[in-house]
Amino acid sequence: MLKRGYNAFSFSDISTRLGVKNAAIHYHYPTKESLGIDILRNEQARFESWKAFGVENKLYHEEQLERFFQIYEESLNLELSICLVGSVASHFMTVSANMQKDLDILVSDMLTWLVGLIDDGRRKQIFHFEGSSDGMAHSIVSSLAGSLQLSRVKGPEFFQSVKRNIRTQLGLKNST
Amino acid sequence: MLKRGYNAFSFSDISTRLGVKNAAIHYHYPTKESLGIDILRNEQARFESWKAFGVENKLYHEEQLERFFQIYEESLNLELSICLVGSVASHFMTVSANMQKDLDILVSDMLTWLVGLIDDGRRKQIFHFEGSSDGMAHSIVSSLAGSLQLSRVKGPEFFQSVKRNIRTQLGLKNST
DNA sequence: GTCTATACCTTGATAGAC
DNA sequence: GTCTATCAAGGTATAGAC
Repeated sequence: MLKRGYNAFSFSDISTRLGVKNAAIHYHYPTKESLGIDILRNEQARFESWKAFGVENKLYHEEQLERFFQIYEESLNLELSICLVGSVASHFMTVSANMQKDLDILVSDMLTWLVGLIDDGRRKQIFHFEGSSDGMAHSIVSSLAGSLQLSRVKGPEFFQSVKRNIRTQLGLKNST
Repeated sequence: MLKRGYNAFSFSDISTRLGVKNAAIHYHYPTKESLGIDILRNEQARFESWKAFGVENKLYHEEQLERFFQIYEESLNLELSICLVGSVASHFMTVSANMQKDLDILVSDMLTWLVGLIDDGRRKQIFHFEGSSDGMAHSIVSSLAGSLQLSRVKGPEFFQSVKRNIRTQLGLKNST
């Protein structure tokens, strides 16, 4: 799904890699949509525990930001090119209403979290920047998702270059 | 192609809208790949004349930047959700080597242009920011492409929010 | 839970009439 | 240049045996 996109990936992609037959997948997921929705909800659940980890360990703002970078960097290292959100969002209008709804929930959740981190960090004088916290958070998410895709074309160094720029624009050092 | 992605769009999508039959398309484009490549080269040519216009009219740096925003804003208004580059880049590894090459040319061309604008604008004290011009330019392109996709999920105001943030981070007023 | 077998559809592509 | 007709391949999905 990450590699080919929701529309273009097939049951065979899964069944052949698992060494089973096509029908075996249908036992677990009656329709393709049900599979797509489950993947989205799974990602949503992963993000919830990801957030919980940060709270439990009382991580600093900068650590949280670096962890957020890592979410995207994992995709980059897996050579999957893009995050799940970007994969579905890029062809949003072609997926079912149910998938749109679940993607909306996931995206909103991530945005809310990041806006909170950025805004709180600024009030605590950890981040320094002009403009609105909303705009900055939206820009960060967009540039991470976008650079992941462009890194497929221009190489992984492209992503690193964007990451450094984000740190700089937040008034952080780049030694991290 | 913009709406469904290269892998998922079909000859029927085109022929039905044109009111012709499938075979008619094959007369002009023997293979799907030849069609994809032509679309990429067409976009490349459009960008060349787009650049030429700016040179001929000796546009200011800020005007050039706003025109660059407009490239993406057009896609947003057409409700196509994403730019051509992002559409193909998001599933880069599934397209043919020839398409990868042409996309690389297009992306590199756009990046070179924007890096030049940003760097020159900073030396002339029109843009003000910390960090490298490369990183800033890469971030701008990434955030525009990414926000276009996320705007499908969160609405067009999301893109505007990112646009304002870019202006702010370049030390520009947002009255433009 | 997985298999075989199958139904039905869409896809990219080709041949030949007009 | 477009049409009809047709093709092989691959897609989602289902039924029933094991």
